[in-house]
Amino acid sequence: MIERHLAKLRARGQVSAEEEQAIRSAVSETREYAADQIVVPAFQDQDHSTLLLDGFMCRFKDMRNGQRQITELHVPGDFVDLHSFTLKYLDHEILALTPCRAAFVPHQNLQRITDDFPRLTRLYWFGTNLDGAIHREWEVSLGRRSARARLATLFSELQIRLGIVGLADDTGYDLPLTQSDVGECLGLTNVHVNRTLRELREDGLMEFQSGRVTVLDRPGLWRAGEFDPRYLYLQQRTR
Amino acid sequence: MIERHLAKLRARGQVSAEEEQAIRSAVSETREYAADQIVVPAFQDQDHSTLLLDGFMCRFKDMRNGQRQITELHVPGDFVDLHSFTLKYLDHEILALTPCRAAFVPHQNLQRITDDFPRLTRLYWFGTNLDGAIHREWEVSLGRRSARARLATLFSELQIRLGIVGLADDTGYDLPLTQSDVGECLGLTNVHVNRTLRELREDGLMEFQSGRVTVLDRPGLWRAGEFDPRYLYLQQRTR
DNA sequence: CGCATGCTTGATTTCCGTCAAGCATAGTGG
DNA sequence: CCACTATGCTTGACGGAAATCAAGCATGCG
Repeated sequence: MIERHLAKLRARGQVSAEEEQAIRSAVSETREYAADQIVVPAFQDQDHSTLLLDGFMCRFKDMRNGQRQITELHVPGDFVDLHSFTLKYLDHEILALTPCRAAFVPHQNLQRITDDFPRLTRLYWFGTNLDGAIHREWEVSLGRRSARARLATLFSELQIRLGIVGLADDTGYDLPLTQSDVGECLGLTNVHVNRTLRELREDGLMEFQSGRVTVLDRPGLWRAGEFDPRYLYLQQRTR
Repeated sequence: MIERHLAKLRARGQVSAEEEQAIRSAVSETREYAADQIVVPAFQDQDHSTLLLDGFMCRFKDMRNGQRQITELHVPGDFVDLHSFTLKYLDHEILALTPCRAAFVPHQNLQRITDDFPRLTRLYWFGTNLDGAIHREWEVSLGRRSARARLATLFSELQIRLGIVGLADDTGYDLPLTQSDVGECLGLTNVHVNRTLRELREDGLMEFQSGRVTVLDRPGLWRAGEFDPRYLYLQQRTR
């Protein structure tokens, strides 16, 4: 059930059998979410964190005029709101973009992990810092990159993150999002996302059609986005 | 020496006398930095973290065309690269924007804290999560807000963060940065920053001249930026 | 079949970037 | 003490990337 989560952890650090057992016993119930359902509301105290097992979720912040900015996409295996353990409430919503399945981990159980397993605690701390690194890369996209480069970076990032949990290969991956969703990640309108996707397709770099991303020229796509995967911390180390 | 750091911690959580002692004894040497000096280079393994005591630093990422995006500003009391403790290397540079003084904390000493002080560990974990929350708010600015709103948000954020460590009051604060620095935070050119600052000045909201920010109408400034300080987590709670 | 949702393309507008030049200030050195 | 220079601020003219507005098309579902 939490195999993808363990795969994500073990891609960056070590997890002993004892620690794995601690994680497994920390999980309580499992829930299903419909597409467009709010999973964690903003500004309300939380007593548990949520482990995404299946589907795609996002973090987003609303603006008064109805626009929204998605600040991170989440893939299966991600602890979507682990930061609520120390923050207590979230400064943003968590939304299911597609039908999702997720597991609850009560903060009480996380507290026990931090009391008894310092190394695992540091690995989870690393996890939230990795979210921070992704935020920073998105800041660069939003602040300085062209629409073309933003798209190239986003789809390159997802290929790696989904690959770690076995949901992407060299040819591409399933991504059941709309062009509007992508626009809300990148600070672009759906119209401009559409035009720019056509450009990338015509240049033979990638396609994004009917919920599937096809990567035609990975090096070319990386170049188009000035993509450097080091911000994803892809080495197994002692954290 | 680390009074501002303790003030920042205690604004959000509790620090016992014993924990305070652990922090104090974790600090090793102190260093000075000149303006424009790199404090922590990107992509190089670190064996210590850096506590900013005086001056302003920033995190930034370079682009191939020479542009840079500042992803966060740091004020005295901030642990500018606490995340290197679990990340091992940083995905960005840390730069002194003004002459600075900073203290070193070897990762070995942080390791001891995480082994012996779970509550303090969670408070430091909170600290890096707070950086993440600031990143998210900046993503909203960079992705969706007008130049005017971006400036209003940034200067409002700094007034609060500097106020916590006694470096800002209701009238304003010293901020010895250039208009180009501000532009690199907000994804704007120095030219457009200049024009927009004039607008905010003419509207009687704020001034930014010769290294000093004067807040003339705080509610108006907050409104102009749709500023909501809850993302700064300004309550003292058990973390 | 009818409707909703999302994709696609064109025409026009706007915010901000680029380029350029002048000005102010402060620090330097003859 | 006063050129001289560097750095940063200010303003104007022009250009461009993406937004907005609008309409038609494709797809899927009840």
